[in-house]
Amino acid sequence: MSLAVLPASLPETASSSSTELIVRSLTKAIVEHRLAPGSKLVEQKLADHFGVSRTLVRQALLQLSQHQLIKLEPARGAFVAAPSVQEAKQVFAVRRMLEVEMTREFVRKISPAKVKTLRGHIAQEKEALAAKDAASRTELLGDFHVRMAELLGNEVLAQLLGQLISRCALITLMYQSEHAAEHSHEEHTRIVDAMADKDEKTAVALMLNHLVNVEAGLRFDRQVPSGDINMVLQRHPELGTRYS
Amino acid sequence: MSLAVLPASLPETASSSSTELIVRSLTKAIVEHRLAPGSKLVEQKLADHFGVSRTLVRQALLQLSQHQLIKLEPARGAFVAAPSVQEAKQVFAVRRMLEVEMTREFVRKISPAKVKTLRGHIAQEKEALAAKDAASRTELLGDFHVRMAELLGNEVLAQLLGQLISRCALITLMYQSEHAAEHSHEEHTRIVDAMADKDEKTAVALMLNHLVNVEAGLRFDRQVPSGDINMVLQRHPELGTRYS
DNA sequence: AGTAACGCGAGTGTATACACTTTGCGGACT
DNA sequence: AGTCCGCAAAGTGTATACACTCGCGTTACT
Repeated sequence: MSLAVLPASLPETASSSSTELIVRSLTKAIVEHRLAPGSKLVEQKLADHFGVSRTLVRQALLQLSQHQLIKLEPARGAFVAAPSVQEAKQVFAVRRMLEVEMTREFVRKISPAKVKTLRGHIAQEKEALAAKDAASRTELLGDFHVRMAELLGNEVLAQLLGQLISRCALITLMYQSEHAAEHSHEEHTRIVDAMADKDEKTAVALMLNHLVNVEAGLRFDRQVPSGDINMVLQRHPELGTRYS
Repeated sequence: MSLAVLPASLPETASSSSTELIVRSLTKAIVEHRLAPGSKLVEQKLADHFGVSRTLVRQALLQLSQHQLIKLEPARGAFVAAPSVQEAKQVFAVRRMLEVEMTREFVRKISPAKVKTLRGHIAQEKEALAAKDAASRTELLGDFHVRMAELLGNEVLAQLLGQLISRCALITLMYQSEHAAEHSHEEHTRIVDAMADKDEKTAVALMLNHLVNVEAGLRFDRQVPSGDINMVLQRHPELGTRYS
């Protein structure tokens, strides 16, 4: 999902890309729950880890806080966000608004190439499911929705959706069973089928149903333990050269 | 519109609030076109103006770039964004997706108190129209939509909408005639009337029509001249004390 | 005269220094 | 023993210093 936000979607008016690398790395760690909600992120530790100064780390943290992935408490520090049930429901409500209309639009503008792209994506999902890799599984399941937005050619929508999806990934990965993931995958398949048939009504209904299902599966009573920051983040090659 | 983004909408996980003050001030200046699209924002000049160091200015600029109000070009500087026609259309497309559904939802959850709040807001719009104050007029016309989201109780939606509306304000103020503004105001009135009657279909249709009208009025061929930064930003009281 | 290289000023990018706040611990007082 | 005060360590907030880049004007060469 970190990749959901970043690869093609963000126009990324970002500063010189080492900050961005830190944002990506942390986003990935948070969304994959390698950093548990509530964990404190100490600037100097991150700076040491990435081999940069606190300045860049602070920039990255500022961005993450705007993406609602961490919470910045004044003079106290940065903490991995722990979205409330209410917030999760609101995010899902917004997703329904956007994605139902997006599906409608998609059917109207459909082309064989687009269908092919989506089916390709679904094939990737299948692989990840088979590999039982929870992280990339969740990422791909989210990316499906972002792909749709991208194929529509609406970058604004794609970017927004990417952020929303990152945001609920923080929650969904908490609970999502392998079974639920497989369920999502099947639903994606059926949505694409309906769209390929230009059956707008069915496609919209399936998408709505899909989103309701994902939300309905939420459980808000799980705790994920997490290791130390230095264990949890992989090392990055060479971040020392300036003005790359 | 700057206020549209900030007052109640942003959860604003922001850093110590002087940065935020700078963000607000610049947002306002950009959205009101006191800073023309394309203008360069020099960090040291802004720092002097606000009486802080470049550090805080840079933080503010980073936030503005994420809100798409400025563009950061690596090693070259920050420039006020000049959204393309395409981008404007995409923003409006997303607004339609969100606001049509929002209107539907609003009718369902309607209460006399909510209607009263909106009518109060509309009264404010009327005043601004009478006063012929372009800036607060545009701000209030945008805020109407954010108010609806807030009354729905969906903060996520309200925040998103606030940003989208700031973003198109950059464009709309470029062209919007007084007549068009008055037109928007009337449409707001009729939307509220329909919602008060619990006439979902009509309300939704009116909202959709309203958004289409606003977009249809866009002209992308106007240039707004702008003065110097120091002339254009009002001075701010006391930004010197630390750890407010 | 035209053009290309050079150099310098303005400005950005990153690191570091320092001021202030928070917090937890230990000792003194009740 | 318990509570409160204060101090010290850890960490954040802001300013400043320095390194580097960009763009332009000047100059030297063709």
